[in-house]
Amino acid sequence: MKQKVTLKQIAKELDVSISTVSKALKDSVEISKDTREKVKAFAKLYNYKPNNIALSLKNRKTKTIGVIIPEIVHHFFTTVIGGVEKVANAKGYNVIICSSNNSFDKEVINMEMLASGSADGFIISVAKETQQRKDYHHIEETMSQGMPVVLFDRIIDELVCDKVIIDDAKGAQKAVNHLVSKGCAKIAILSTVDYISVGKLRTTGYLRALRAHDIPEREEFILKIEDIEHCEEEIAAFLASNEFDAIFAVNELFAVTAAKILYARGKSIPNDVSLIGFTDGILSKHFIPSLTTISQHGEEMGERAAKLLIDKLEGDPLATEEYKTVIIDTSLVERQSTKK
Amino acid sequence: MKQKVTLKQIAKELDVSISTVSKALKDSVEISKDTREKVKAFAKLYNYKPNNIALSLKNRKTKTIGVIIPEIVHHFFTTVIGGVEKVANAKGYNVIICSSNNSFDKEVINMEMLASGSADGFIISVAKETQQRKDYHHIEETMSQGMPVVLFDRIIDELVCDKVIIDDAKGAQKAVNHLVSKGCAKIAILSTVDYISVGKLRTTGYLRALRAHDIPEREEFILKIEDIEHCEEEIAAFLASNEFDAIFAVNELFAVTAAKILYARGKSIPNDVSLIGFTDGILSKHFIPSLTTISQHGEEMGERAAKLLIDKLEGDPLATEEYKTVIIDTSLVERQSTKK
DNA sequence: TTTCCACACGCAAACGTTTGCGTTGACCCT
DNA sequence: AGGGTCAACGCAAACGTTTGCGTGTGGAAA
Repeated sequence: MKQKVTLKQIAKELDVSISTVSKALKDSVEISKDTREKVKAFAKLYNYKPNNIALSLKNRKTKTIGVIIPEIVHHFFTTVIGGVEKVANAKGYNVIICSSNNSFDKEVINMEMLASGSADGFIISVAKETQQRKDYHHIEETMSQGMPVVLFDRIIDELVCDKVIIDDAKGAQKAVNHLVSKGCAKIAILSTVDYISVGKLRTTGYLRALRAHDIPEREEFILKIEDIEHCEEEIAAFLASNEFDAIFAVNELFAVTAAKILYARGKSIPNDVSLIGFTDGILSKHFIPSLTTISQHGEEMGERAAKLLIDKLEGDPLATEEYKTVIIDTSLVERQSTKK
Repeated sequence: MKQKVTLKQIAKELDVSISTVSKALKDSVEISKDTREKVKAFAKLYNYKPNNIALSLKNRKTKTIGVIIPEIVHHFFTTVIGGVEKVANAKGYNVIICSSNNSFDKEVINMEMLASGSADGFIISVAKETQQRKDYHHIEETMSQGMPVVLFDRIIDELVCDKVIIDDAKGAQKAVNHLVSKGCAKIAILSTVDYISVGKLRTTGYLRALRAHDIPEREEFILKIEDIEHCEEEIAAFLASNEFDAIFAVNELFAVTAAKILYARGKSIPNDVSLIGFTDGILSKHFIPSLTTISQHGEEMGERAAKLLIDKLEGDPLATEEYKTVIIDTSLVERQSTKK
């Protein structure tokens, strides 16, 4: 078990000083060509790699980006991470991913952990609990210590920082417009409770689209689901309560759950009921029928977020005291679950 | 922008030495009660948090586990990560996740990066390319430097280290047995090319089950798919070439793709053809009909892997020179895609 | 008054780097 | 021979911790 070789060991072995070794490896003109080559050969032989920890300590930066997401087992978030990694790696940054599991406490712990030396900046989508409690002290504290933060997807309006979002309302509007253009009029929405920002916004877009087409909005056509784990019962009861010719679901799970219930009642999609989802994930693509959906372009979100963060990280700290909110365009992916 | 406060600053402010501050915060009896309380109050006020980087450098350990997986956008791997995080966090470890994107080079880079100071040990499922090239020098090197490695799922037999796997062959056998018990005899397998270890093993299990039931194995009933991205054409041609009464797919994607093709040809699942998959993911659960499948218990794999690694990390380095291979039991999750 | 012992604290080294500056020694010029 | 120059290298500080050991002060016992 050969331990990692350090500058000190090389220096001792070659009978020179540590600084000579360090300079030789950096091709400093201060060191003679002879020595430089000798040192380099030796370093190669022993597979010398500078110790990142020591470098971080010295440089006061880690060259790593901390990403905190509510759930790791979630297709949308992982695509975002993919985007973050892509640009981060290209710029020489590493990416550390932590999941908060939608727990406020774990979000705080992870954040403090990463903030105390492990990351230079953060890309975050906040936990459900955090949105509920409206307690953002951990994020504010991190920012006040000079570490940039970029929020995405589930953002917090009150926080002054860079943000990457989609126009949820507009996306929802697109979805409903599409349904209307296919002749649907009795359009239901399967949404979440209002404290989830995206659920609220998508409901807003739904209502806006209805108004734009002079379709009366009806309270009974709106379902706000609290307990996502047990959404099936809620959706079943809701769908039994009224006749709909179209359903707009704010996520994949609600969409396929609705589909299941409709099938069980002998309905056909899209002939009897059109169905449209939000988030273009695995389910939408492979479901039968494949689901028309609003794509959030997760990877692009990740890329933009990483770019924003790195700009802040590398920019002149004084000149960059302005914050941007990037809005990624959603797009309608038309598939088989809506009428032609 | 108040910068992070260090021991030095507290010391200066309180006009004591750095060591006094450090000891006071650790409740050392060396320091008078007065001073201890003063220091602690000050530290709380300024929200002092020890710098992890400095600690890592001093202690020569980082208390973080590096996880390297082939794809981040993959349900099975993320469930494994969930398990790893669960036990790692419970034991005070952090988890850094990097994806190799199935690229050998990126796997090496990530590994070297994490090995040079960022992680104490590794949990890895190797990239497809790595399995092809059979080049494991990066892993061997890391181990020879004294950093423990735990391999899971896509493991490497030649490497001497801890491993967590499922009995792929046995799992496949379970699947085929189930099909046979439901009266199926013309059973096809949708597998991957042989250099993917799990594909090969599952094929082995398939053959073993057939033999055990005296069902002749037929070359034409086996499809080995090379290009996963474009599996649809291959599967379509394969399914047209013969009549099957059951299909065993080694992953979810192959299963739902087959289902799609069968539907398009007017076949019913499970009445005309029974379908069984591998990996109990989102798709299997929400597909219509929901898919009978072999669950790999990803979360448990992650938990076991993390436990093995932490044992090595914290154990007496001499006494732990033995390596275990943990085999997680697979289980059959019976749903609607196979006959009752 | 001297001696001794706690108590309370500071010094300094160590972890592995980087880098400005000081220090050698050889050689050349006058 | 003395002074100067320059190439080649080492010293030391710094990043933020921890910790063994040394040290100074005070009071009490003899």
